[in-house]
Amino acid sequence: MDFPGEQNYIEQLSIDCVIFGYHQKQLKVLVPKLNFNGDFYALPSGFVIQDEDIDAAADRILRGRTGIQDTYIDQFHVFGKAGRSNETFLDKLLELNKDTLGEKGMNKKQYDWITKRFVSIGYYALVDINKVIPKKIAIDASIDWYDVRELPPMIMDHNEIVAKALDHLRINIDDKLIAFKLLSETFTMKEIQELYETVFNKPFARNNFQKKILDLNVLDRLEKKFTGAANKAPFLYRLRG
Amino acid sequence: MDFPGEQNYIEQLSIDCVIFGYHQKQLKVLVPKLNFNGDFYALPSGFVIQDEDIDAAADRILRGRTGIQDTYIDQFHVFGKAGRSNETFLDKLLELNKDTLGEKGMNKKQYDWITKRFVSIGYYALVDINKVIPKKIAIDASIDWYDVRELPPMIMDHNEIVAKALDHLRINIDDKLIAFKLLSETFTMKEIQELYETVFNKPFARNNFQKKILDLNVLDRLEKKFTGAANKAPFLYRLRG
DNA sequence: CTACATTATCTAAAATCCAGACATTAAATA
DNA sequence: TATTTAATGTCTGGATTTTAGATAATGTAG
Repeated sequence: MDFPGEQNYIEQLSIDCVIFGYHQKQLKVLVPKLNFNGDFYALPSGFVIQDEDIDAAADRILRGRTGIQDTYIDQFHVFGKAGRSNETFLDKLLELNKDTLGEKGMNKKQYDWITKRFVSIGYYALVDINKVIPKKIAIDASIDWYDVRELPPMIMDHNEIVAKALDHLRINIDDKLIAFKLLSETFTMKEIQELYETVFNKPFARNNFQKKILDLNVLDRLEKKFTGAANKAPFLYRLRG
Repeated sequence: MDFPGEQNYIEQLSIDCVIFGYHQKQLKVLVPKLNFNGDFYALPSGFVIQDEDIDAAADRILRGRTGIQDTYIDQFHVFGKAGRSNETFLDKLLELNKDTLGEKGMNKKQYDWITKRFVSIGYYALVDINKVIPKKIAIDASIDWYDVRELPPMIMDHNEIVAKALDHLRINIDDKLIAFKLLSETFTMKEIQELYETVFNKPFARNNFQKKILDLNVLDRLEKKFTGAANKAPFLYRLRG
């Protein structure tokens, strides 16, 4: 969550980013915690500057929290229920932080701006978790990766937003060849399979899975990866192009 | 295109509707023409009222132009390029209609409101073309069905919006069983097949197509349809449920 | 060198897809 | 009324794809 500063933002329009990473058989989402009393978790969000493409705004938000650019990011749904507002959460936050913030914690103009009903465009991004150094912005207490199945309760409808993002990830994973964006540049077949098994929460047959992936014809087979384990070394692969 | 009246709309946010119908082997889109000098065609559009769900806003716009409700309508993409504004088109319209409208044709406040950069949520609807009585609103000169392949040049990026809507129609037609929304309540297998052939612009094999559709297990077979033609009468089908 | 664990590939069976052939039927025609 | 015509409805065998199991290969430990 950001506050309108001197920037000239479009009013009542926000962008929420679901940033997916993958590590040790867990699909993870990057979730900041707000730097206030009370456990307020909120997806990385922001607003659209007047002369900025919405896609550029999403990139900017992603970059601001991860340092990552040029990765896969796509809009997937607009959340626009009538009552969709920061007011409830913000009032609770202000109530719990009277001592440090004073009665309002911000001027009335800011308060009115931020508590209006908001329409939010959901974007989801897939990043190589090893390349991300989660970056706190001013308002954050921390920013951490959570298993998508064990997310903290977040403000507003942010938990629903993640659920919907996961739906879209599953729908698009094959069509758009985006799974590989979650892995390092080189990876083994087993790693891809484990990623799929994590995303779909079900096992795949190893023999046929390998065939399916290789038949996509988008991977280059590289040298073998010697792990020191007492077994055959697997090949490394890399997304071609 | 609508103008902000006494209604309290969200600023810089619009909804554009691509309303698909089907008639005589043609996939059609409902396009109003504006009631001004100059050939201005614009998709049915509108704004979101402050206390209104965005889906409800889309329904309202659809209903206003077609009288239809309770049909399939879904958001499919947000169009939000930085330069996306009514200004160019509106200036041209005002220039061509100086005599009737005066210099501006509206007050400065309205002009400034409407010519700001807009983010637009694209919705597409599928309707039974026989149930629609296209309804002009104040600003329309006419509202007609156009073959999706022979649309007039429309204002702004509206032609692109239709192209993207067609992409989504093709992607979702099987998954969401939405094709039938374009037909009357009862229809023959041939009609479904022709609809598919029109949507995908390619032929399907009759024998296998019938099997595929029946295997969906969502149709009830009704009585036969006697057309008076010198051949076997086809069965009528209806979407179950 | 052998055992073990894991990876890579092959193959046969099953399921699905596809193209053509065949059977049916409502109305026109003779 | 029998025949013809044009379309619909169904079946079948071959091709292709998917699935499950079996087999081969290989890096390290013992």
